[in-house]
Amino acid sequence: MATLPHKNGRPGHRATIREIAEFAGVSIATVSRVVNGSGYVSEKTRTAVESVIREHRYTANRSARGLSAGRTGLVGVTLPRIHPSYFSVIVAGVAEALYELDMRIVLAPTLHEHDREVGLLERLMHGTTDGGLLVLPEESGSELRTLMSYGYRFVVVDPRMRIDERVPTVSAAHSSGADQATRYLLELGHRRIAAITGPGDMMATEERLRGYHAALATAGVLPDPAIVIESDWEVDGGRRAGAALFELPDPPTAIFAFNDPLAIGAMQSVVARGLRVPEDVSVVGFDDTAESEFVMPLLTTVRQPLAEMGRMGVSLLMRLLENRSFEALHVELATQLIVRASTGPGPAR
Amino acid sequence: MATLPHKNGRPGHRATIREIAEFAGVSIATVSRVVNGSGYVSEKTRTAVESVIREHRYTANRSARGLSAGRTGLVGVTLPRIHPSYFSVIVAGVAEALYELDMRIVLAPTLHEHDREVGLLERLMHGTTDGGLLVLPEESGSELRTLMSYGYRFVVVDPRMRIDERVPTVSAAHSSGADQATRYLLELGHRRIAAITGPGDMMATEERLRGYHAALATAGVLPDPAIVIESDWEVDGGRRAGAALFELPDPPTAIFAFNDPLAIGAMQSVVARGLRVPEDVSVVGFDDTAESEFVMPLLTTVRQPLAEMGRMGVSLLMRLLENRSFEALHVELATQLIVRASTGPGPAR
DNA sequence: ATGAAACCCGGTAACGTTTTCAGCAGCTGA
DNA sequence: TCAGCTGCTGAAAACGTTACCGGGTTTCAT
Repeated sequence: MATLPHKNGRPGHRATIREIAEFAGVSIATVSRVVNGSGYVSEKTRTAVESVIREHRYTANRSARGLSAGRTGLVGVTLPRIHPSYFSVIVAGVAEALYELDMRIVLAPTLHEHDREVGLLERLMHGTTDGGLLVLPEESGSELRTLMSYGYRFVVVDPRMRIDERVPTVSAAHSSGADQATRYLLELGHRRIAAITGPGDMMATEERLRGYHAALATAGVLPDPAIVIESDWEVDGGRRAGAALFELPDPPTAIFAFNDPLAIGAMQSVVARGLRVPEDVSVVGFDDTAESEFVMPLLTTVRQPLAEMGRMGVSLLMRLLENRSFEALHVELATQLIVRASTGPGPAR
Repeated sequence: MATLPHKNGRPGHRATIREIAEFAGVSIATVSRVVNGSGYVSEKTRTAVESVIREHRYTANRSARGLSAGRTGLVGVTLPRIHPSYFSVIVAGVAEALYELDMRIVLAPTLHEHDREVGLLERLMHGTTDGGLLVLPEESGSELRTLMSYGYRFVVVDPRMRIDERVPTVSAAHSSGADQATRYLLELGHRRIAAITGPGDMMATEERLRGYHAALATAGVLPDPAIVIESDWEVDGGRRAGAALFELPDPPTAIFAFNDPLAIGAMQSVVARGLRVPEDVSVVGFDDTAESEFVMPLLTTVRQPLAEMGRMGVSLLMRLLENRSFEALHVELATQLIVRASTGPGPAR
């Protein structure tokens, strides 16, 4: 087979639909139908074309398809950062779900910078991607609404704030998870249960706080604002918060940290103080990322189905892309307490 | 401005180059020139066109550009999995470097499946991406060579095996890092230093082993195969290896694990046995991923410049894409021992 | 036997760019 | 005066695909 001359003279030349058509002795339209499994095509020509396709290892040029059909097979994913397991597990779920659909994921980390996110989204919208998954987006509700009005299809995974009813979201059952965790500590006999929260303006913080308070209330325990410390989701924040808690005249016997890194930090500061986990202090985290298996004792934590959230995000997006259903879609996935070794009985009364 | 009818009747319509041209009273060729900063265009028309572009928030449709110019502004990244920090940090580096070039990253996790990787690569090659970054590729050297012969531009980051001279690679100084780590343990007075390695067929294992042996040799310590255990890079493998080491009649006083999860697993098994780190046993890891700051005591480890490796991969790829320089490019980035708290003096002699 | 419906397939107009080519105006130097 | 620049611009041909349209064949019930 002669290698046809290529625009930029590259050595290896990849087959085009036209060549496949020629080899198979059919029109390009038929090849297209075979490739996309659309329209009528007889069994005989289908297998014939398919064999030529296999032989020449043909795959459709995605740029051309994108241009012609308006769909690129790419989904944009914006997220604050890639590295924390929290995000990478979500992305893994997204990638897996998209793979099954033979679509790809275009990654766009925003580094928590609002401007970067806006710029990125603008580029992603315009011809690059079919739709977007916005993980913990920085954008305000009104910005998201204008994005919608431009006709961009996207779903928000783990919304930072409470946002417009009309944008589809998938989130976790924050308050129920927090309720479970707190309730469990109460059952163990703890009464003085501290909380180390994330930033106060985030929905996750708000909701988990609500679950925490609810559990305390049903157990008839008065919440003490002195042992609720706001932090920043990072290990070091957990260390500082933990240290602060044990400066108190009346320190807690249990700590409920609102994510795993915070819990790990708190555990570290407890240990640094010469106390033992769980004998002296119980610690519970939130997320159940890989970190929780790295620490000793293994961390009791509330599992968020992160990969599943990614998958679900994809599935909502597909519904949006296909059915153009404009009904608001909201999914909240259940959370579950995973009991490991960082929790034990409260003080004898 | 009337919204032009759109093929699939989407509400929001994004401006095309034709509309921009019309509004600016020039031809589309001129707009293209302005956008790409190529060819001649007078200062006057340039500013005029630019203002129209800003006003309509125009960005070029990437599919169209990809089709016409043969470059898509997308770089494919294949990697085994996203989740382990090891990979996500590399990806973060890649993403950052590409962002600066206004390019995007198409993520393709292979889940260690060779077939999946081949299929993914085939799709990525053909019209989707301008080039690829293959992180720890599953493919054999000969497969990579045929990929090259197809004219696909790619660079391998952290090669799994020793591969063809002609494919550009970026890797870390494995053996020198291992040498540093082992030497440090020797200086602390340890003589019986175990190694927990990765799979034996990987270059990283091989090279690190070489550094380990070299350091032992220069200190005049005879290596003991009984305390070199092959494992799988995972925490649990580290646990098992650690446990096995202390079943030995003559257990080691120090453990050099070939990555951080292994080191963490080993630490856990040491602690589970009632021994203390670093008082009874010293532990050193490799990688310096976030995990090393999650454990107590904080892990002494060899830092690999992972994000930098990602960045460097991008920079090599760009050279490939622009200069079409076919000289083989190989970069090895330095590693550095980070001393934290998991290492202490060896036994008094 | 026949009309309708289902099935099969090819021609071709988009899709939105980039890039080549040609052309025009104005200037320069002989 | 004119040939040859330089600077600028527009027309038009790709790029590879999809989807519509329409012209053929079958199949099938009546």
